[in-house]
Amino acid sequence: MQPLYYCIAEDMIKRIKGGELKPGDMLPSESQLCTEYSTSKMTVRQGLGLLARAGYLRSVPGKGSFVEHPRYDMLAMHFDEMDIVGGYPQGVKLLQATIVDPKPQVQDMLGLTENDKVIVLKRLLYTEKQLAAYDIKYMPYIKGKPLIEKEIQYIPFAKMVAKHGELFSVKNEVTIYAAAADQGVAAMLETSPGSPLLVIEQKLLSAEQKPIGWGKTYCLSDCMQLHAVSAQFIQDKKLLNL
Amino acid sequence: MQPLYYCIAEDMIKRIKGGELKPGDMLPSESQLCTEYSTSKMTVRQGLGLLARAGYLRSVPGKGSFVEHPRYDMLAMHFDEMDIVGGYPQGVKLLQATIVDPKPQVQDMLGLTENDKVIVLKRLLYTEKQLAAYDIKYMPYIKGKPLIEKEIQYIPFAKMVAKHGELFSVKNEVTIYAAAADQGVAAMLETSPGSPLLVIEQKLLSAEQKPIGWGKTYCLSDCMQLHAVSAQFIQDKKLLNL
DNA sequence: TAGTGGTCTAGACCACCTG
DNA sequence: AGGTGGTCTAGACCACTAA
Repeated sequence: MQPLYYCIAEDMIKRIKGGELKPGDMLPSESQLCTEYSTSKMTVRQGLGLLARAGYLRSVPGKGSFVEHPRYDMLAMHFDEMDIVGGYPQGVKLLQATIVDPKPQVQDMLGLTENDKVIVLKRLLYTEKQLAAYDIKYMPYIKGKPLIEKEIQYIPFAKMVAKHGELFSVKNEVTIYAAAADQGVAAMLETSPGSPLLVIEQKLLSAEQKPIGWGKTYCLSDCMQLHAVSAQFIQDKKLLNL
Repeated sequence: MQPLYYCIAEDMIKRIKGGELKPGDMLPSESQLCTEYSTSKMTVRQGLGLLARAGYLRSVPGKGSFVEHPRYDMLAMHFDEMDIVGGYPQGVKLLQATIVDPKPQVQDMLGLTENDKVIVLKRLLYTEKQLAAYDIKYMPYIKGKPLIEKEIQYIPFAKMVAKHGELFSVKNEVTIYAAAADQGVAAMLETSPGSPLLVIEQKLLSAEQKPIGWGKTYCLSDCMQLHAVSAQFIQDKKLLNL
């Protein structure tokens, strides 16, 4: 037996998806629903809360609750560069993990000054023995903090940054694009210059919007796909079990 | 003055981000929090509900509420092929919008039989006069349904499908990869075969998991980037105003 | 002024888990 | 048996909006 607040939410979804309630329409007021379902306000609100969070309605104080069309242009995607590899530790080859003076581009990206140093991490990622991606990451080097652990090559970027610098990275900005392989990357990936690559650029920011990590993953085009699904679908499942 | 339940949520977040409560730790029980904040259970639960939905904690019936690390590998992304164009109707050139017998590949993708027909839509997308992408979409043709409206070339795919077929597409599966332009696409995009493209493949599914739309967008690599951000960041903003 | 949503109370009962 | 979270009640007061 499902709880009453959940039934109310389901009923409303049915009315919306069935076309009985159209976007812009006002739902029955909370007090109406209370009498309709012979229940109390908190229970009704718990039900409507589900729909509101899933994006099916918007409540306006003093006016009412109104139907909205859920959005299908918001996508949810999972990305962890370590997922490329087929099972841990086999799939990663650590090429470099050192402290260096950053190139101007990196210095700029991380908002550093002349004397700051960065940790650079270069890795090759494999899918079941097949070379799939060349990964390069930069983090500001913090004096006195322990640098490198045994497993550093296997942990995802956000966690890596967390271990060295800030405890939490609050924002992960990802840019995805296609590009032709240049001389250097092509050599790393054992392919020919000009071949198409999927490039995934990551920028981690602290709570104060300070850059605390930056890097790129160059993926061979035939080894790597990103999959996304409408965020609405995720929310429907999580919040409403539809 | 912010509501009490919101203060409770903020306090807990502080304890978590401050390291006082670590992942796996049990939060004070609801009754403890009731006395701590001199409030009633529903108010405490309203506060904890915020954190639970944002992924900071998980409640286990009979045991307690436990701290979880928020995930930074879940990304949120906005994608609407119409967003490529710089301002509506200028940026789209409709090449074709007809009813055809589908090729086997399309037939397969849409789960159709021999006699079914599909609507095919081919378009070029421009960013301020510059050619950016070649877009091709397929939808099952439903007899008797009105086919094409004046604005069909400008509305996003999900809405387009909604107008012709099912009222709601519930799931939008998107695949992103890089590829070299083949002869045909290269000609469309006025580029040379082999040049790198960002390919965005969309598959729309009905509530019954039936495919109701499929298509690809071939983007010139220097015109198109996708941007994503950690979903956690979105949720923190939406649910907690952090 | 009457209706709306937003917050909150002080209880209740239940199912679940642990000792 | 005692503690936990999950559901629910029957009210209350508030701020807001509209007529």
